[in-house]
Amino acid sequence: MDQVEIFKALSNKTRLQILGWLKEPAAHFPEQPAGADFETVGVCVGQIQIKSGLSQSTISEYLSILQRADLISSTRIGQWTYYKRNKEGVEKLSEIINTAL
Amino acid sequence: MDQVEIFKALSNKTRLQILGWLKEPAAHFPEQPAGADFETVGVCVGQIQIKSGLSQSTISEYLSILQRADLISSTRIGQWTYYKRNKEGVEKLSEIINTAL
DNA sequence: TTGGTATATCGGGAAATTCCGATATACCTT
DNA sequence: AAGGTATATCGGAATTTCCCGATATACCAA
Repeated sequence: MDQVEIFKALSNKTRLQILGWLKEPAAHFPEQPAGADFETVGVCVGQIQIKSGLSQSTISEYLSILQRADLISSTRIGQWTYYKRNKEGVEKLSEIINTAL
Repeated sequence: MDQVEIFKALSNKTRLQILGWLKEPAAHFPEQPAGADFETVGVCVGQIQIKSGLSQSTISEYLSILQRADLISSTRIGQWTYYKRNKEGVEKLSEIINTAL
């Protein structure tokens, strides 16, 4: 993953917020459908979209940008796609800052 | 300083490289004019411009973007402006990653 | 199979970014 | 004062990003 792409992914207010929300899902989202829980699968697209106030298509795209940057990961359960923070990806970013910058 | 602006500043290959170069100036640049040394004032615009391969105006603008994001600081000595890494700003970014994301 | 819900993808207008050359400003030297 | 060097600012063409509505796809339920 190109370092620049990681920073690009975070150079947008909404995408930065989403990653923040996904750090503490229970504090930012109601219960998830399909009995899914935050720890295992994360938060479904619809809840993130509602909270963001932007359109469904925009949020779907933003989530895939964050995923391409390895900052979040996704799981499909039935008709829902759940996204959650990717600990390893965020830690890798932290390392970049601490070693390269 | 807005968090998004910090990430925007780093969401460009050249600007990311510049900050990397300024972390270890002695490894990336020749001696500076006016007897200035890296530790105290940093590297002058011209040297950064040459190394980047981009135009003078572009690099001048990029440096001011990095400075607005508090990632570097500048000192004017005679006809030269020297830029250097701003430790505090980079540390603040590291904290943002570790606490908010 | 038909209809409903959740998400992804497509096409595009508006705004922002990239990067340039030209020009302005600041300072230094003679 | 005049000319030279270093940097900043301006104006703009090309590209990218932002964000939307429309549509496609996937799955589920009756």
